[in-house]
Amino acid sequence: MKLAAWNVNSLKVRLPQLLDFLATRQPDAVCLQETKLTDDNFPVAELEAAGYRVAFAGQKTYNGVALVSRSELTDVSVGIPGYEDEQKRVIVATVDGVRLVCVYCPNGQSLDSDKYPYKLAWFDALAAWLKDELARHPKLAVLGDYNVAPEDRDVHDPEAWKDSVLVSAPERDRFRNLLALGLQDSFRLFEQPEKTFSWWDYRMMGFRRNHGLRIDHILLSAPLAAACTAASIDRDMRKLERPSDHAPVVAEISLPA
DNA sequence: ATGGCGCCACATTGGCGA
Repeated sequence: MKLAAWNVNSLKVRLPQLLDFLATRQPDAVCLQETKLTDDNFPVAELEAAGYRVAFAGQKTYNGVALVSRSELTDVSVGIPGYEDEQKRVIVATVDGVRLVCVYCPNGQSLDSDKYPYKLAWFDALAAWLKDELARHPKLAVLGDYNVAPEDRDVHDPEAWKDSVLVSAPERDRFRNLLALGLQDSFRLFEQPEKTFSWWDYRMMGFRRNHGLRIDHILLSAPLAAACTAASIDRDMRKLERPSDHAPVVAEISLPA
């Protein structure tokens, strides 16, 4: 089972690239973030024509998440249960016996922004819910844009980024809280090239200079981590014309049929 | 010292992302 997560930064703009990604990489399921589409504008027909089923939760202008899967999506739900939030950041479904949680975690903007405490509280609500969800679904994956670079090796210039949003200690604590639930960072299950990132600033030739961060992750519960055979970041997608600022992250899992 | 790109919307500038 090949899983991917990709912050598309507008599905309207990136739909041709997504269709090409599905055709060439042949993932079984993809979790999308920042679709920036209301549900009435979601490209259902195009994705179904490509052989995929879809589940989505969008809003105007900002946020928006979706699941794209070859197999049927069952038990779909939107949002963190019991956590009131207008922002469409979570959608979850079961695919071939695997629970897929698609997340677009808040950015936080800056440490002195109102959005920063919202981010921390949001992560606390996510962790509390995932604890229950893991108990119900041992085979569980949490995929998406976490807006946290977990360690200094996930940052192109740790000194320059020190104590800023996306790397601050409270944010990294929240990420570690997710790991403490029994989830594992699939990327780190394998040896990886140094300075591998998943996001690069559009400005200042960020990609060419590899001025990036690794903030998109696929976390796996123990049974899935044990079955994980590969994990990578598809940085070729960042080389395309009109790219998203994020590259897809990928994990392959070998489950018994 | 600042902003630098890209996307969106009751648009021709500002909010937001990261």
